Amino acid sequence: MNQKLAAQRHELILRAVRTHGTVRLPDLVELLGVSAVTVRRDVTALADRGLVVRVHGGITMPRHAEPFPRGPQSVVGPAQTHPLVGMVAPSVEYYWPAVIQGAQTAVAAAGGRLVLRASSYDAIEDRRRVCELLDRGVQTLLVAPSTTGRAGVELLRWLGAQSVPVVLVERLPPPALPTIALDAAVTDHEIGAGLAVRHLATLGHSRIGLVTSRQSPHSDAIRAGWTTAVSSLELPFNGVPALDVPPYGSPQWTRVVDQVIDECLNASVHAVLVHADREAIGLLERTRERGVRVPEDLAVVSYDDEVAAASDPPLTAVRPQKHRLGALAAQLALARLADPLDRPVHRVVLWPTLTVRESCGNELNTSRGLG
Amino acid sequence: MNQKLAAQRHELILRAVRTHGTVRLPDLVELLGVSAVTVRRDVTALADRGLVVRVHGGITMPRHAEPFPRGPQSVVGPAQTHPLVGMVAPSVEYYWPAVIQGAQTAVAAAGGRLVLRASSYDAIEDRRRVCELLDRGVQTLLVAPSTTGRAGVELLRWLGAQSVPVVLVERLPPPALPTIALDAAVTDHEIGAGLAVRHLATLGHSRIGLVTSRQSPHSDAIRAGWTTAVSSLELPFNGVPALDVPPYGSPQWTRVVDQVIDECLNASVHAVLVHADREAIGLLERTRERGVRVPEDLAVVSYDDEVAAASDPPLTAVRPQKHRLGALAAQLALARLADPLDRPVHRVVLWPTLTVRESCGNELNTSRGLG
DNA sequence: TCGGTTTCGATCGTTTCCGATCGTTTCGTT
DNA sequence: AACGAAACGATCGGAAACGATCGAAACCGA
Repeated sequence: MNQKLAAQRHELILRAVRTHGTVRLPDLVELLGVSAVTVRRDVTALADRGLVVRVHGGITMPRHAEPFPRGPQSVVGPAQTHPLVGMVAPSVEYYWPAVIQGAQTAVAAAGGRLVLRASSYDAIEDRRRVCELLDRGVQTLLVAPSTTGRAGVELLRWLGAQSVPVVLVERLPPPALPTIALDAAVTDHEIGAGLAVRHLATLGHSRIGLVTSRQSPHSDAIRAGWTTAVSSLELPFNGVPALDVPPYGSPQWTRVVDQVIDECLNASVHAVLVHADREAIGLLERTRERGVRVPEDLAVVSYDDEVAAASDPPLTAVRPQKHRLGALAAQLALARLADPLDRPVHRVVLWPTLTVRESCGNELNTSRGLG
Repeated sequence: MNQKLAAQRHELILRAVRTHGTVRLPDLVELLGVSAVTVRRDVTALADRGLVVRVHGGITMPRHAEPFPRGPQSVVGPAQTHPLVGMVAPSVEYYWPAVIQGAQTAVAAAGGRLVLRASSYDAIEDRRRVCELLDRGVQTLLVAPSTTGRAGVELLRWLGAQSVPVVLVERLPPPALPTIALDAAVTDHEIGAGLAVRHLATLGHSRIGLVTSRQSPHSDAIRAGWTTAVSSLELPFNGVPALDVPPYGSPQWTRVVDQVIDECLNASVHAVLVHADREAIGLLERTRERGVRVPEDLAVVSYDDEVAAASDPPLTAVRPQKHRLGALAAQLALARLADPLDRPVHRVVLWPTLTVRESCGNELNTSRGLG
């Protein structure tokens, strides 16, 4: 163990500086068991990345500076004085609050005001809400409309013909309307599902199941991401359950979740990706009742990370960057408002991140104890 | 122990890295009982699939995200007073000057400085230029690398392993590396080609030809966009020329452009989309010499809009938003610099716009990004 | 049995990392 | 202000690791 990798040393240095605030260089020499010049090199490397700050004789934590001037905002023209931004979200109970907050902060930072209308995954109602906002005098719109079926296509066509700029949030025009010129900010849920699959594969699982929540607009993307990740990792499909379940709390719920657990156990599947925190937590409840241990018997990754941290055990979860997405959508709308003509269509895709907690039995925390 | 399949070795490697967090390569050699080069091969395979991360001398667990939120306040990087941004463009003669200017203005607006290195559509040279910039001390990089072939994949892998943030410009990771976590800003050239086809169709053309410039990295996308637009508009393919021509000025040029004109006239094709202004202008020259009238006998849309306005007659052209794209890429890089850890991967897609001039013979007004 | 393909290992030149040394700068004490 | 000690940066050389190429062995279908 005398010999350590550069990455290990960096990790240890970061940990030391995090716990102690400041670290003297000779202490690091002793801690790492390498020469002083090597420590200096490591420290300069970390300082170049901005992870620590060099001072004479040691290092300290980086001061949390203000974000970069003007942030990731686009090149915009003259600032609108007090833009009124409308937003139509399909729900305000799940997933969307963070998106709305993100939009809210971005609009407020621009000196504007956000007006929200809640809809309910229905194209007709979406359109009604948009009309209300237009009557209210909004200058631009963030919309997460229903895009399925004939009504969805019709709604998108109508949105694209509005005179105020419209930005789609977590929605893209369907293949039937590939060229409708609307800005959009979306999360790549396929990549997100792939992150989960890869994480489980790294932990040694080869048979990785999937549970998606019926009637969620993201289910298809998550299933697609799961499929491509499993096949690109050359993991087996046959016998691995990939179920579409009714939402948590519905009458058939207990029966279906029991079926999920049974199928996993029967097929030697010890890892599942579960779409939507609620369903994952429901699955955890049922495993507790039935004596199935998580993560020993079944590793679980949740998708959404709304309340995954508070479950028992805390769920490792894929986290769409909802707040950022909302902010980004608002910035797109404001930028379009400032430059409605020349500005080309922007389509921004954000990748989710993976937050590792305890529901997969990750030994990463314990393994570095004796550094 | 002596004889193992590759899959078994991979399994053992994953288990080792899982239990220890990091593994040195010689340890794996001893553990697996195979040669070092084989271990290296296995490790690169696993790293390509995103299951482990390669570091010099060994491997570590992939860090999808920070397991522990770091501090109550949003952690950001150092306050870069005067960020130094490097850029590698494959050419400074065509298309790229506008991109570079866009990046330049964005970096300057943030109080930083842009350092440019020109390369030449070659992965080896791209890498050398990047090294030069790193030696120069740049804190972040905008790169438009060559992504084709083995060398291209290798280059992308290397770019993804750099410690400074890298933003891809007009390039996306190839399908072989779908999960490499690099920000990117690209133009949707498929949409651009579709814009041209749709414009010509609106003007009454049903048989719409295509001329692409050989050895351009965008040719494939333009051809794909032309194909999908033609087929989704249910226009005919058969007999319609879709040629890949050598660049303007090459020895065969006159022969080939004559062939293009002949094929169009013979097949009753009175509209073509021509990739790259130079080739379109060359086509116009030849039509003048041969007495073919533009737009009466042949409507021409050019792709790129570098010098299309100055041709005779002025060319209707698809215009990638090069200046904006460069600015956007620079903003992505600066934002990543300010927040290197928590910020998710951003992929931004810009649509080109269509600038209507006289080479298609219509009297519509200039079309805009949004209708 | 044959030919093609895949997989693994040996070798070699190159790159990268690490430590020793030395001269210079910075800090703290008198 | 002067001094010494500590820290720092630069340079060099050895050792380890890396990538590329070639060749041998195993595998597989015909």
